[in-house]
Order: sequence, then C-alpha cells, then structure tokens
Amino acid sequence: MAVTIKEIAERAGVSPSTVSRALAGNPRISAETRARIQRIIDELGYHPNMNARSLVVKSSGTIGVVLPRSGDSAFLNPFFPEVLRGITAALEEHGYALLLATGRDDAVKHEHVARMVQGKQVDGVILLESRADDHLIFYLREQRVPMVMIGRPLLEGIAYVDNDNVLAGKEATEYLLERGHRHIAFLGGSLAYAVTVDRRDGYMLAMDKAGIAPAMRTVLSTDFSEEDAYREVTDVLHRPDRPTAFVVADDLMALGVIGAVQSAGLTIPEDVSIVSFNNVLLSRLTNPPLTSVDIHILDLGRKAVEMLFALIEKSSSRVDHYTDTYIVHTQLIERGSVSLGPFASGNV
Amino acid sequence: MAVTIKEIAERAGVSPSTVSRALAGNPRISAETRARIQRIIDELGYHPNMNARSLVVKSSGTIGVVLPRSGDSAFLNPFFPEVLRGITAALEEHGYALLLATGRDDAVKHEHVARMVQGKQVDGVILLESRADDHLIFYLREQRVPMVMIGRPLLEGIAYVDNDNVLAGKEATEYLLERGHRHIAFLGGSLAYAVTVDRRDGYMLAMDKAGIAPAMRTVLSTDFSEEDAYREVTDVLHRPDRPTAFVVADDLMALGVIGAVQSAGLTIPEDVSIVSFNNVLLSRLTNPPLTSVDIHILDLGRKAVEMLFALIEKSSSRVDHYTDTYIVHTQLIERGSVSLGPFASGNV
DNA sequence: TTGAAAGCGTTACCAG
DNA sequence: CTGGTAACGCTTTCAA
Repeated sequence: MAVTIKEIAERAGVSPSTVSRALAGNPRISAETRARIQRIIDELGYHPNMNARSLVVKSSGTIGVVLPRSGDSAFLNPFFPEVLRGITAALEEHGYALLLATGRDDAVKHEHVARMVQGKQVDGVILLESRADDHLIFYLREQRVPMVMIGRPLLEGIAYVDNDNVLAGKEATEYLLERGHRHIAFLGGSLAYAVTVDRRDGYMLAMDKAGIAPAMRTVLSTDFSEEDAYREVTDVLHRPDRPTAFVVADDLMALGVIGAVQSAGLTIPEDVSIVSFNNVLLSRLTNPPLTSVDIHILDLGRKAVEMLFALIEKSSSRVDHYTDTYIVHTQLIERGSVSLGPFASGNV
Repeated sequence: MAVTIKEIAERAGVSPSTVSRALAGNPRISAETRARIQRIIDELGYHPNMNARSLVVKSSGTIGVVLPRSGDSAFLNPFFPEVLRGITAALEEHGYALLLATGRDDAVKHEHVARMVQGKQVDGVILLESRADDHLIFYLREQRVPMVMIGRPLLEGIAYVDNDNVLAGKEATEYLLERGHRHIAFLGGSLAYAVTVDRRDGYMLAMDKAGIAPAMRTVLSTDFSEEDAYREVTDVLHRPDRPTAFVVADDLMALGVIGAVQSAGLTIPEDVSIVSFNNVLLSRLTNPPLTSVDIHILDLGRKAVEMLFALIEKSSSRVDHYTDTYIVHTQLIERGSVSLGPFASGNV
C-alpha cells in the first residue's frame, strides 16, 4: 500500500483535513504544523493519489491530444512530432500532463476519446485533425468538452489555431507565376481535409488573378504520403503537356514528387520547379533542397494549448460557447527547387 | 453532471451493483437485465468515471512514457517519434492509453514522474533514456513500479530492450576496415549514455582486432545534435592527419558531419566515408545518402510494451523482481556514403 | 441472480 | 486554526 494522507496525518498528530489544507497551501494554518507536516511528507516521499483527488475536484491536470488516423501512421509525418514539441513545451509551463489518444480506425479512436473525456481523465482536448466527416467533433461539442483544433474545422463554433492557408497557397503559387511559370499543378492530400481545400483555393485564386486558363491548371489530390504522391505525379509527368511547376501541400509528398520527377528522367529545378509546405527538417536535406512555406508548426502547438487553457478557464466560470481563432503567419523559405519558367520576363 | 452508474441503475430499475456487474461482463446475471442495462447505457452514452474506477481496482489502464531531456528537444531527433510509433501501436492492441512525461530539467521531470507513479495514474513505465546519473531509475526501482527501459541501463536488475550496440559498432567499423580504411574516427553522443559507450566499445574492439595503432584512433563525443557534431568534426578535419572515415552514432549527428566535411571543401565519399546509426528517414535523403545501421526502432518500441505487460502481470501475482532482456537485431544498410579507403585491397 | 453496505483516498463544508 | 463528516463514482464482499 502506498502512503496516504491519513498516514501522514497520524504521524503528524493532526487530522487528514489539516494535511489536505497544508498540501493545498491554505493560509489558515499555523506555520509550525505546516512545517511539521511538510517534513513528514518529504520524509515519506508522499504524493497524493491523483484518482482520488480528481474524483472530488473536477480537474485531472491533464489534457488529451487526439492524433489523426492511428498513432502508427501519424508519426510518419514530421509534422506531428513537431506540434507535439510545441504542445508539450507549453503544457510543461502549466504543470499539465499529456494523454495521447490514437486508434487504428475511427471507431476505436472514438471509443478511446470517449473514455478519456467521459472518464474524466482530461480537462480538455486538442484535436490534430480536421476532416470533414469526423464524428468526433460533434461528439466533443455535444459533451461540451473544452477543445481546440489545430487546423480549420469544417464546422462553425469551434476554437482553432491555423495558418491562413488560402493566403499561403496563393503566395506560393504567385511565387511561381512571378518566375515565369504558367502551367502549374497543385498536389494536395485528401479534399476531406481543410488544409488541402484551403491551399488549393489559394492556388486557384492566384491562377484566376493571373488569368491562367483552366486548361493550364491541374489539381491532384491523394493521400498524405510519399508513395501516393509519387504515383499521382508520375502519371501527370508523362502527359504531353506536363506542368513546369508544382505546388505541393506537404513536404513528405514533395519527396514523392522529387522521386517521380527524377524517375521520369527530368531534373529539378530545370525541368520542373517545386514549392511545398511545412518546412520540416527534410526540406533542406533533399536534392535539391526544397523551397517550402514555413507554417511555424511549433507555434501552432503552443498557441493551441494557450487557447485551450483560456477555454478551460471560461468553461469553469460557465461562460459557455466561447470560441476563438488564432492565425499564425507563414513565410516562404527559398531554397533550390525553383527556377525560372518558360514565361520569365527577366525582372523578378 | 455527467451520467453515473447510479442513474443508469435507476432507469433500469436495478441496483448500481448490478450495473457494475453488467459492465464487467460478470456471468452471474440474467440475459434480460443485462440487455436492458446495455440498452440504456448505449442510449445515454454512458462511460464510467475512470478516476473512481482506478481508485478501487488498482489499475489505471494507462502506461507512462518518460522522454529524455525536455519533450521539447527530444522530438527533435526522429528516433523518438519512431519509438512512439511502435509503442502506441502495441498499446492500442492492449486497449491501454499513454501518458507522456517530460520536464525541462531533471528536477521537474522527476516531479512529473513521481506524480504519475505515486498518483496511481499509470500501471507501468517505459523509460526512453539510459543515462548514468539518472536518479529516476533508482526511484522507480525503489517504488517497485513495473518498468522497462529502451536502451541498456547502467544498473543491474532492470528489464530492458536494446540492440547489441557493441556488436553493431564493431560491424560498422569492420565494414569500413574491410574497405581499406585505417584511420577511422568515432563520433558519439555523451558518454553518460550506454548507447554511446557500447558503440564506441564495438569500434575499439574492431580496431583492436585489426591491429590499428591507438594513434590512428579518434574518439569524439558531444551532444546528440547536428550543430555539436558539426563543430566537433570541423576541428578534426583540419588536422594534418585527418581520418578517412567516420563511424557516427546517430543519423542526426551524421548530418552535422556531412555539413562539416562539405564546408571543409571535401567530398563524401571520396575524401571521407561515413557510416552512421539508426537509419531514420533522413538517412536516405542526404547527399549522398547515408550508409546507416538500421536498429529497428519500431520493434524496440513494440517489444518494450510487450515486456512491460509481462512485468505488470507478474507484479500483480507478486513474483517480485522479475527482469528480462530482449535484443533486437541490427542491419547495416548500404547507401552512398562509403568508398574504398587508401588501403583497399581490391577484393571486398 | 440481485441488493445493501463498506471502502478506495481526497477535498470541502460546517462547527468549534 | 483545526477536526468531523459527507461526498465524489465506482467495485466488491456479504447476505439474501
């Protein structure tokens, strides 16, 4: 049996209530008893049973993070370790712990989340996925669990932190247009994700503005994986009118694009230019290094926990239905995957 | 207020005990009441309060994972997402959740771990770090918490899963020796880590066996980071008798080595060869791609949870002090960072 | 097959 | 400033 509050109360010759107060830093307690209690606590290395504590106060001191898909495939993309980095760093400052939720499929993940939410294991939740068809969001909203999403939700009334992905998509595309590319393709993940939709919309906006004919546009969408990107782009490259540049919504996918281009006997950036997104470590390692849009993943994570704590705060003072939004800025990092296109005017 | 067992008992016209039994799948209960109860549970979307449950049964259904250093810097190295990948996958199969422990310094991390262990939030712990001076291990052993380490502990009597790092270090070095290198340097992380020590020992063994004079050996040790590796190696490269090859204990460090070599105006593999460790994603992205020893990180993670569950099992049946060891094999993956050295015999 | 009651370790309210 | 008591939501004897 572990040492309990009762035991230390006995040794100190006081009641459990007093010990509890001492622990909580309650001021109405004599300095001497406080000291005596503290000494015994240190001596015995006492730590309160969090389950008992959480049972009575309504806080668990931990927040839940819901990974997309199964934890297995999620960690494949460097995006996730990076957000987690931001999240854990911020959580540390608040003395909060982090419970991870995964699940090989949506059903078991839902079960997992329900257990931690209704099981009162977490005070709030950060969602790392914004898919259109996600029941989880409805569920969490209905349960009135404080939550914030990383990435724009496809529903109203949910707090989130995100980049301005349509702006970022637009800028990435314009970057290519300014350098004389006209036939530019967009490659993104599934259109069920808001990120994909937004970046594509940005791409479309830029193409519209530049007056590029629909025939010169190509929108590809597939899984967020290197292999699928490879397959998809390989097809396109063998068309007679292949694009001279790609806007790719994810560095990992860009890896697939690089592979496809090189397998097709073409070279980057001479034959095809690429600008991608996320600017994770690997983008400076590829050959050539990728020009990529830095989305400040770390900040996404940090800000998400700040917002979550604000929500938890509010929800305990019953100011229901508080939602907020925070946009972290993006920045295109120039590297070596873009060259001048066939329509370059020479003055960029 | 969330829905409780009491409430569903009322609606079903039975006692809380009965509902509890139904939930637990207790066979001594009539099919009809069970069905009725189940219907109400589904209807109300009831989930038990895990804190209350954990308070009485002595299991929390979650295990703790202790990250090295602060979570912040840990996620910088691709090794950690990858173990986590293995761990979460295996945990999923057991229906267990995962609580992460970090801490910007050893003191707060210790506090964090103590809270989750003595606070009965976890049934066991996986340690992701094997440093010599780690008080945490003593603490956990004294608390008799089921635990397994990933990486060889520097103490006896602790269950762990690891690679045979001295063998792997030896093989990596021999690979270079066979290809005609004699002046081979070893670059590792801090010698407070067992990995570093073991791989270096393997290097020494190979050099001994090949009869290489101590003057031709160089052992470098620094932080597990790209920057430090860069700095350390830059020094060495400017010595008149620079090594023709490096055994580098980590892919991320190898990145720094590559940078240093190229900054010194030398080329890989012509001027200096590299074999590194871990074989994470980036090792095939560098230019040239890194010949690296695959340590099967995923298996390290999976196996660790298997062992942990075995331990938890044993500990509940009070067969104290059960320890075990599992070695996952390694495999050198040949890529483009090694060429023949000055003493190549031509017949490798 | 089911119910009543005790107990898990804390906190919080009410007295004193 | 401190103690007694109830309560948190669940499981588990012990009886029926």
